[in-house]
Order: sequence, then C-alpha cells, then structure tokens
Amino acid sequence: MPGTRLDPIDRKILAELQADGRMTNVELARRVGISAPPCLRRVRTLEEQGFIRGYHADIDARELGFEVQVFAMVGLVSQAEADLSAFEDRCRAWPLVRECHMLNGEVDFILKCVAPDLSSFQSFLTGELLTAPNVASVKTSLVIRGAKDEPGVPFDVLEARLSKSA
Amino acid sequence: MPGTRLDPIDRKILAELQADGRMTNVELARRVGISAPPCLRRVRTLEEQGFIRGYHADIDARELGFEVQVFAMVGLVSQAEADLSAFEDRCRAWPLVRECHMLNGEVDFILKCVAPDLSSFQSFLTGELLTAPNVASVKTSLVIRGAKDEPGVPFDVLEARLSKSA
DNA sequence: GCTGAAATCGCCTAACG
DNA sequence: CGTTAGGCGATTTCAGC
Repeated sequence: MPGTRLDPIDRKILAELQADGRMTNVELARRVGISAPPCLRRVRTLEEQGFIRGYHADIDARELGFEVQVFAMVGLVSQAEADLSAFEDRCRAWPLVRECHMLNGEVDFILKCVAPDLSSFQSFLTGELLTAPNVASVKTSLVIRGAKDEPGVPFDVLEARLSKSA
Repeated sequence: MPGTRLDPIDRKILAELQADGRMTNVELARRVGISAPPCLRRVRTLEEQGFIRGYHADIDARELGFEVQVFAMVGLVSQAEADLSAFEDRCRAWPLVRECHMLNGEVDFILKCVAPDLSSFQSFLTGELLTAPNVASVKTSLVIRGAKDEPGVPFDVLEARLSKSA
C-alpha cells in the first residue's frame, strides 16, 4: 500500500491542505488545476490511504494559558519491549505530554510537554513522571522561546528529490 | 487583546476545531449548542485574535517518503542576542528543520528535523548545520519510533483548571 | 450588544458521459 | 477527468431579547 505512488496533482493537494486545511474543495480544485469532483475524490482517497491523518486547527497554546513548554529526556531502567510499551502507554495517558518519541543513544525517550505554569509542570514531574515505574532518570529543559514550529512536511524538498530521481 | 477572555462556548469551539479542523460550521454550531451565524462570528473573532493560527492537514511524513526524524541539540559559541537571532533565522530557512526551540540549560537549541533518509540527513548535518557560523556542538538522536504525537493543547487540563479557580 | 431566523448565494457531491 | 444538477452549508440581512 505504500506502493501507491502519488502523482504531481496528489502532492499538490497535500501541500495545499497542509498549508490551509479549511480551504474549500472548489478553491483546492482551482489551485491544482482540475475540476471539483475529481479533486474531492482524490482527497477522499488520500484520507483513506492514510496520507492525510486528519485536520486540526492550530491553537496558540500561550494565548490559552499554557505558558510553559518543556522537553524531558527520559531514561528507563529496563528497555525490554514490554517495559518500553508500558511507558509509552503511560505517556499517551498524560495530557501534559503532547509528544513522546523513542530515541537511540543514551536517552530512551524525549517528551514534549506543555503546562499552564512552572508549578503545575513541577507537580507533574515529581508526582507522575519521576515516580512512574521503570523511570531511571529525567532531564528537563524549559523552552525559553520558540523560533520555528512548522507542522508537517517540507514539500519543496520532496519535489526537488523527485525531479532528481526522474 | 490578550485581556479578552474566552467563555465556555469559545473554548468548546477551539477544542472541536482542534480535533477536526474541517468540521462544517453548522456541525460545529450544533456541537457547541448555538446556531450557525453566531458560531461563525465567534470563529472569525478567534482567528482574528490569534487564538486560531491556522488550519492544517496532518500529513503522514513517513508515507510520503520522509523516513527519518531526528532531534538535534545545538550549542552555540556566542549567546549574544544578535547571534541567537541569526541562528534562528538560519533554522527558519532550512526546510528539513521543522521546529527550533531555544532552551535553558547546557544546550542552547533543540531542533526537530525530518529527512527522506539517513544519508540526506547526514549531508544536511555535515554540510549545513555543523558548518553554520557560531555553531559549537551538535548532538543528534534518531527517532526509533513515535509513541505519541498530539498536535495542540490539552483542553481537559484547561477546563479542570478553570473550574478549580472559579 | 449579542443571539436566532429567514433568505440568498455558493459549495458539496452524487450520477453520467 | 469533466459536466450537470439537486441538496446542503455558508454567510449576509434583519428582527427580537
């Protein structure tokens, strides 16, 4: 199923919907150069095939009262698969943890967390994360300021790559 | 204008649009319990006030051929403001760098990068990042597997917090 | 002032060529 | 993939609380 390759129109659709997920279908169709019905069919197919996982409003967390953003590097005691999965499940259940990625190297996981303020993060850290089973070490780094936060994928890199291999 | 606080309906609108950014306005209105015209006006206001920064399709990077995701910890030689800004500008210009956050602690920046494969990431690393002006050290960690990647903000935490302070 | 109701306009989305 | 066409949503206008 990853064998289903995308043609240039599909990639344009993905790029446009990544840039503006609320664009109307007729506007999208106009931009990619086809008429509306086939455009909608393509979008549905891209959704069904999993290229499009969903659509989300991009909310300003700080404006909403989440002043604090923290990266946490977590080392575990046991790296047996069952223990890794158990920790991942725990991360999925913690609302303050927005991302959890397993890494190579000395640290096992990196977590991106948000919190309303430092004290609520620290109570999460000491009350939940540090006391969770199998957690050996946690190093946290506060985000002082965000410089870039682009959701998604660089389509220009993709197009450049495809034209080279053509 | 950050003084403009949100009522429960506004917060529900944000939560719903974060969960499904392509929801129709009438469906949104139904879910938040008001009729369509005032709902649309609220959405427009939330957009203008910056609570909603945009709408994006969530694209599966791996399906599209970006097999590699890497976190890079960057230390700079000089942390003078002009030098920090210069590095941030450079990050904004690199398409493979999707996020760049300034941190406290020993490392100055954390970068989240994507690449089609390891060799193209490594050519970016050695050819661009490591050779950029003012870069003192870069430590990279490959993402082995992603366990959680929730865009946005935990609205349940927000509501719990608001009901406590009420 | 903000909400809801009615009406117009434009879009979505089937069916067919 | 395009065209047609019918139903539904979006958006303005206006009246009511």
